[in-house]
Amino acid sequence: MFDQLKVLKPTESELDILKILWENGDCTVRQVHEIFASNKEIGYTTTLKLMQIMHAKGLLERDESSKTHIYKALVSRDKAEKQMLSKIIKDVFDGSAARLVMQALGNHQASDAELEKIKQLLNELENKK
Amino acid sequence: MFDQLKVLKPTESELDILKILWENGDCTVRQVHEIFASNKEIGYTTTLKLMQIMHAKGLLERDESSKTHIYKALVSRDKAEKQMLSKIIKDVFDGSAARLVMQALGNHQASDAELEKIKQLLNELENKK
DNA sequence: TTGGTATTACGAAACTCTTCGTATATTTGA
DNA sequence: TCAAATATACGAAGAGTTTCGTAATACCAA
Repeated sequence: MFDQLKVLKPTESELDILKILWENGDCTVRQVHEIFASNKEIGYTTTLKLMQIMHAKGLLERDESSKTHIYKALVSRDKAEKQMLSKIIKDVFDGSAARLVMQALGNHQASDAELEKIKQLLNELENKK
Repeated sequence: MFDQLKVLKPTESELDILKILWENGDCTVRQVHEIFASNKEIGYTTTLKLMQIMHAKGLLERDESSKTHIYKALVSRDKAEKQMLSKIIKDVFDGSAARLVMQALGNHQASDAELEKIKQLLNELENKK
């Protein structure tokens, strides 16, 4: 209790970097930058600075045992997704997850297989009650 | 074509004000401020400035025919919700609405009635295909 | 060894968001 | 009428984000 990190609110750039780390595992600044720079015009020191700030904020940890530091996300993708979703549910959808779900289903494509998985999940939820 | 407003990205304060206008209809700055200030310590001129900036950005329009201007949201709640959801689906959930839905259902409470509505919606979606 | 390359650290500029003080104009009521 | 209250406009400060230049340091190869 009381030991939880403040709720995550990564900026857009920070989320970009987190996603790279989630997908690729621990990385050097150079590695993150190569991936980052393949989608976006950006300087190396910009990537470095972003990651240093994220480290200072406690979003990333780093292994400094060699000169070239290795960075690691300190928050899991799943946890980050949950928190960002909670925030939008609270801020935009009056706290109603169901309202968000219906808005999402009503306006965004989902494959039959995905819809089937969702139905399955709904059944499990009902059985639990 | 090409006549669409840029995608909405209201700041937190702007979203607060939009919600007040969506729920209460067109308002003066004073009216918005009273509601705003009941939840938050904030000065009148701050509310005014926010609304002026939103007007400049094209988020709000205003009737200036009398000295006390009347502000109106230029975007519907439904459209704003869709756009914000699209953004988070794209940025956080790899573009998969289904992944967002499952994360939301898996971790946030929804009542039986709501779950039932969602199932109904799913059935409608399947029939449409 | 030493000069080039890669890395981190630092700081500052530009931009946005939020906040509010002050100035100015309008309305109102005593 | 005219002072008080109310409204808008304007500008600026402070915080956070993004950007990058420059400096200092470490590494490596010829």
